[in-house]
Amino acid sequence: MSAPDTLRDGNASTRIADGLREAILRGEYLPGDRIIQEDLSARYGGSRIPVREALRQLESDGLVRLVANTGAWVASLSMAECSEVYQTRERLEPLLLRFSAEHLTTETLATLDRLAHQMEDAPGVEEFLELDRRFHFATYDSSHTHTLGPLVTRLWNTTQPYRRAYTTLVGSRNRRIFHDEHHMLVTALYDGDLELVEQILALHIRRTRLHLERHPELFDPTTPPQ
Amino acid sequence: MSAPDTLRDGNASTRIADGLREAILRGEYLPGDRIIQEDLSARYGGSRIPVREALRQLESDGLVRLVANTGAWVASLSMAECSEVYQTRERLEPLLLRFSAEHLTTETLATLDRLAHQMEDAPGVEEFLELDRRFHFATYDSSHTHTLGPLVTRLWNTTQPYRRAYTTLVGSRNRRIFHDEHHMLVTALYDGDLELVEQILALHIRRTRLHLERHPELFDPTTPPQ
DNA sequence: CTACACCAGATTGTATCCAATGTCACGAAA
DNA sequence: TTTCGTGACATTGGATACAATCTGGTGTAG
Repeated sequence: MSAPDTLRDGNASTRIADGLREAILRGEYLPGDRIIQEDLSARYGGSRIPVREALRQLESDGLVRLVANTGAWVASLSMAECSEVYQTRERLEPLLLRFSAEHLTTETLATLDRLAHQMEDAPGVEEFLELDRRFHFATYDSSHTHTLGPLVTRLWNTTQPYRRAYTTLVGSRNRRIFHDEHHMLVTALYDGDLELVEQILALHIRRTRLHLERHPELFDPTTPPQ
Repeated sequence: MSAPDTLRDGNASTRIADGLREAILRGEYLPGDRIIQEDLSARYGGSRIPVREALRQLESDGLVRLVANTGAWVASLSMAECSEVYQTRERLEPLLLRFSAEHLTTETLATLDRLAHQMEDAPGVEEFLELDRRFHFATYDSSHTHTLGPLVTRLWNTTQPYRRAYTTLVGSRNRRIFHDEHHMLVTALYDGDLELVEQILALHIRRTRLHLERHPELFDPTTPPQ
């Protein structure tokens, strides 16, 4: 999560893929934006070869859409697709959290409590999104999973632009219940009540989905071809 | 599923990725096998450039493991990882099936019934695996999903070698309950009892996982680094 | 006999060049 | 005015060539 941005892997493809992924998650590119290979070569240095490999990687990650002989675009979701991802998360993240909850230390629990309180004072959209992500991933960090963790990260990544748009749109209204759910989650984790933990998280994700579904204007209206 | 193998997309990367994926799923390559870029170039024609893009794609799909400046291997799972994927499937596939069940036609139901019976007479391991896959994906085909369907396909793909190994190992013993579960699923689909449908499928996947966990010798003993 | 340094061969990573394809603006005909 | 064809340009796809890196075996010192 907090890995350095500079050549952490030997090859340029990985570096470019990581860089572009972060840029998309930061909102520097928006869904539907065209991606020109040459531009990325210039931005990250090197030729187009590693850029193309990075684009393939991000395509499989669901962040980029490639059309043969035509080009690459930042992936965009219809409301139905975003809702689908949220329903997927609603089933998966409680499982991941269950794995993690078994190994949570009191230090981590204290961190979670601190993050949940910090969020309430988050001044802007970016801080709020960042703290929310850090909170949830901190709850997952103790799961010793090799596949489910990365999978959940993927689901978060593909929906990130829409969380940002929604958060920006509604401002800080109606966040009370959101924070309450976080506190409830921390309490349930303290108590070690795994059933309750799962239920709270599922409801938390579900409620967020229902709120998103009230704003169809945030999403790609077209049903993507194929 | 039954798409032609020949250049169905304009570019070579996709063709090679599809070809190699199918080869891995057929068991032509085994988990842990080294993959040499030059060999794939020769096999599928062309230079190493599209081969490399295909490998990146399959890496994100979880079928290939890449190490910088070193090489590529067919991905292998430890028992813990495989179990994790099965527990993920246990949560996701009932949801996908619920989406699909709403749109199932009587023709599809008849096909499902036929497939479930055909499986009982499957002569060999390959036929059994093929029919099992076709059965389950036929139940999912009517879901109008854009992300969950492909995700489930990925989970099936990464665990395919271990299903093959297990099926080969135990022969046709103990398959009765397996077939019974399929028939129960078809009946519940006929009745439109979505709750029951979800429960049967979850139990079906869960029982398979528990059986797999009785055979640690099938899996990669090493905990993969990082 | 073991441990370590080192070198040759094999393999991967990247740049440059060229071919193939798609896009878009322009102009002619209906 | 609208529609369709055409051509130049922009962009992507791929092959070859070369640089960088790793692996595995050999020889030497301890």
